[in-house]
Amino acid sequence: MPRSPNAPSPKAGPVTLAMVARRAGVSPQTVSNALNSPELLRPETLERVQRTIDEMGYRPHRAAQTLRTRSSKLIGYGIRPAPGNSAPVMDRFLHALSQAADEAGYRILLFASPPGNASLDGHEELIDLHSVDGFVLSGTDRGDPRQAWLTKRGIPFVGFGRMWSGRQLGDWADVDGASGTDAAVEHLVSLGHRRIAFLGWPRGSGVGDDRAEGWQRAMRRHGLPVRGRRAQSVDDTASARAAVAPLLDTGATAVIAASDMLALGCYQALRERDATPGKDVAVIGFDDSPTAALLSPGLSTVAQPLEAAGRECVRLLLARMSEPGAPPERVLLEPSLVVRDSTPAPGS
Amino acid sequence: MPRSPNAPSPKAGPVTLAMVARRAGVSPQTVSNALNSPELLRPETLERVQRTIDEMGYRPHRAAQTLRTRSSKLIGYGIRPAPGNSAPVMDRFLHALSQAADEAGYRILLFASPPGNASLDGHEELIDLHSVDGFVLSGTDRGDPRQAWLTKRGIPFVGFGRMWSGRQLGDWADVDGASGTDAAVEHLVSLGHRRIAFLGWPRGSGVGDDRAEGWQRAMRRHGLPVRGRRAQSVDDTASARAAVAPLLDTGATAVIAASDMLALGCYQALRERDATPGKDVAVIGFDDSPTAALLSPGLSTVAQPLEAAGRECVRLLLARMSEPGAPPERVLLEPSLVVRDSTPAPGS
DNA sequence: CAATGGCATTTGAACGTTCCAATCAACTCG
DNA sequence: CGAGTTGATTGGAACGTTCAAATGCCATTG
Repeated sequence: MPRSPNAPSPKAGPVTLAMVARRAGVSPQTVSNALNSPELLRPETLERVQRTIDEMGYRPHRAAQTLRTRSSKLIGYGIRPAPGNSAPVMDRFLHALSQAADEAGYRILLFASPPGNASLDGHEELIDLHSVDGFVLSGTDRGDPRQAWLTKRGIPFVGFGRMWSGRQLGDWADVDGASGTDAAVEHLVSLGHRRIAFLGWPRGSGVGDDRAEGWQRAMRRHGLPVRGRRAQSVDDTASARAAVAPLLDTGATAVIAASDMLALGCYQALRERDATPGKDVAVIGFDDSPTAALLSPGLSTVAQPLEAAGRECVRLLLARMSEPGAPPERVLLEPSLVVRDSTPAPGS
Repeated sequence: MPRSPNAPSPKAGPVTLAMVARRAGVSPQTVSNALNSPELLRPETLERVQRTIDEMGYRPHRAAQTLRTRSSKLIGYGIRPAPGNSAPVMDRFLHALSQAADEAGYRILLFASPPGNASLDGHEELIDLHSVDGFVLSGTDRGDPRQAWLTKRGIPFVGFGRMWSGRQLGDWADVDGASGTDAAVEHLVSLGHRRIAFLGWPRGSGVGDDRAEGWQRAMRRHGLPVRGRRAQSVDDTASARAAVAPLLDTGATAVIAASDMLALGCYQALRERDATPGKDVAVIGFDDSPTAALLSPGLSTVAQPLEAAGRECVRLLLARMSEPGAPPERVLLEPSLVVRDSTPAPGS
């Protein structure tokens, strides 16, 4: 029993391209063109088809598109539990990434990367099974087999974070940590500080060395000494508290820390010696973790532009997909100093 | 120019079911059955087909499966930036969820939920476009339009977290906060504490009230007074520090906090009055955020079983999918007390 | 006026899988 | 010994889309 071609389907089934076509009085291909190559249609026809699409609430079925075009509009992201207290950073980055992807008509497909191991199985599966169009890699701190592997297979990818060791492969977007600590020094100098110390992570971590570098170069630029003004600690407060002590002993009036966690250690060290952070000694952290705003005094800190990072990753990835042979593009994003209450003028 | 049926394809193209079939000398359908209903095949045939599949490295193309079966093996998850310092919790939950999904042959598809608004557009799109099989909802703290909407449309979903207001719809898995604070009281009582205070969030948040409840019931069980032993504060340390003062004034020897953030406020309040947390006064936090382990003294805290939560969410969702009409199932997971250095015996 | 070319649209096939019904051989049973 | 039953396998169609090529139309052109 054929039903009238224009009757709205009584049973709520998914609207297909063919249904739209019939109703608009054109062929399925024309409807497809209306969506993918509207310039091919006569304006009049285009308008009619588009109206019909809207009326019927038609949405193309992605699986069918994927099957035909071999592109899934999916971006793979290997999630792993963030080490230390960098979870807030990754959380916000992931959100930004997802949002930027959405706006470009893509979605993020997660897969659980085993914590330690940067295994490739997951990626392989994603490519074969889901026809993932590309990957965003994060935590590419150390030489990372994934990059070489993806390069060889010709799968587009973009890193969030530079590769600090080994040959640089492919595109990445990263936050310019050196610029962040440089700005921190500038801020402190403008307040009148001269004895500005740096509390960093043990050397050898690319990210940490980068942040130290910015402090050093800004100090040099201002003709301020760096000798004896630098200490290092792993990322926990107890250790930081101990490490920062000698810096305070030698009369530092300000401490720039490589992370908010380390900055919190400074707070504790100061309280231990009955000094008040943000009053007797200025402290600046890094990451603008949620905790920073909630500490008292509020911790001045270098905020990473995570929304921009997410956007850039998507942009670079899309560019790579459309032009696989283009030379790699690298983007360094400027972090911004968030000034709160922990950075007073010295001796005030 | 037809090429020998058994020659391994010279150009690396994707291996399809049909290729496997030809090589194994069976029909495509038989290969399909070997994967989906192996019990239909004669053991001998099954073995041969499976060997061929392995040899050729065949993987079924998900888009084709989705198109045919209308099931994508995808689970939607609306990611939103975690408020306060709960990012670590969500980060670990998401990882656990992804892992549990992987193990069940599913993957997590992210979409960016606008921060404030619990808009439905995203869900609708995910269903229509990607044929998402179901959703995991988190942050269902307040009455949530999504649940009613999904229920009406017959889309399977599971909540991570109870719905605290409004009618309970659907399945959920949640952490038994009351049980966590109850256990905290037990621990402190066993150490000899009697004057145990609770520092919570303002009343009205389901999660917070739940945690308060556990403290209260355990105190009552032990015949200990709760009057004047309870304070509330929003989730930041400055506010917590102020709020906890009256509790300390009235001689509490232990404080249980509704979050690690609040516990950190206690630490600060104690230091302010030259008392040592974990020595003069015991402190217990909630969430086992990464910070807790790094504080000094190490903060005893109630850890949420996030891996179990992820697993349960997947399990419940899968159960709902296979039996849409089954009565709702709710799972309360037991948190566990992580004892560190902040909980000594009183007066020790 | 037949041939040429450009434009708008249509036709037929294909992507890789699974559903449904059909086939075929080997057994069982009255 | 033929009809029915079971078990293993196959054939054809369909899911919804886009690709590549074909069609029809109209205006130009030699």
